Amino acid sequence: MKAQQESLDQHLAEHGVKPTPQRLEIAELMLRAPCHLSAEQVMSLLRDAGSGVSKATVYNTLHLFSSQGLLREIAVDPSRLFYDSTTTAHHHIYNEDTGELLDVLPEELEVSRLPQLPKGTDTHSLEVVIRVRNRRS
Amino acid sequence: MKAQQESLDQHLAEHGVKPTPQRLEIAELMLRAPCHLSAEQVMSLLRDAGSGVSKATVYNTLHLFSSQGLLREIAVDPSRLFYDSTTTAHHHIYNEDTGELLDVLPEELEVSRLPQLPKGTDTHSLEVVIRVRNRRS
DNA sequence: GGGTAGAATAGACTTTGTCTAAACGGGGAC
DNA sequence: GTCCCCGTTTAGACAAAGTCTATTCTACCC
Repeated sequence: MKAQQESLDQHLAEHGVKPTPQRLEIAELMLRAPCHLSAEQVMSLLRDAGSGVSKATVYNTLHLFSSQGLLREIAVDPSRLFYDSTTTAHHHIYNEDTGELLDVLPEELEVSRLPQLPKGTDTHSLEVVIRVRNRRS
Repeated sequence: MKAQQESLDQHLAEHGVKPTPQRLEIAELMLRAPCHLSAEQVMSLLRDAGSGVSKATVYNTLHLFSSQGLLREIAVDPSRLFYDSTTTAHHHIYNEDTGELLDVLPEELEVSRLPQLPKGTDTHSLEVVIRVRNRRS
């Protein structure tokens, strides 16, 4: 993952994304290391870094990256969409009290039986979310 | 489930919910038969039925019902919250093309291994969502 | 250099949900 | 029966997240 540093633009190009300056800025944030960020967090990180990337561009870019397989959207909190830089199969633990989102490695959780899918449909993703709360005793 | 009809108010009372007329209207919609509805859908159904229940009351009531275990919230689409009248353990198939949400009975899907939870937290729910798309061939 | 196509931008807009302050209403005390 | 209290309902203002649109910018090709 560290080796991506010098070739981020190449990485984008491999996924059919033209590497513009704004896209590289967002790629720096999201793709250099595994992370879970909401669109809102991406925007405030950019703002903090003094970048002038606009809201529309952030949304455009995150959608573009998702559609090209560079990011995965996770619907865990209805009030905001998270983007996950790990696009391979894995699952999540979501702490409802803190809003924290943790990865569950594929070998830590096993789904051993799956239902019949409706006719004419294909699986797009299988998402397991374990919602936890802080113990109050 | 049909037998609930005459005792909806009793059903609410058993869950610590004072059965007011507005709450009974919403309970009629959501609790008489298994269903998946978004808050938005509940409101438009009420409006269509000529009911004057206000938006705030709909949200209050759905939250109240969820907190008292009469409904379950499901975060499957980041743009709106669905309420599920089946509160026992089960999972979902979500068709991203149509927005359709289907139940998966507990015996159709088995999670055979679970990860360690973070210290000091308890599981609140385990949610499996299988996202499907219409086959394009 | 001029034309073109895709990308970025600001800001208005929409949608979903929350908040607040005031009005309502039902049950108990008397 | 009347009054009061307190939880419930209400309308509408508000907030947050995301989308849309029309314009401007920029890179590239000739």
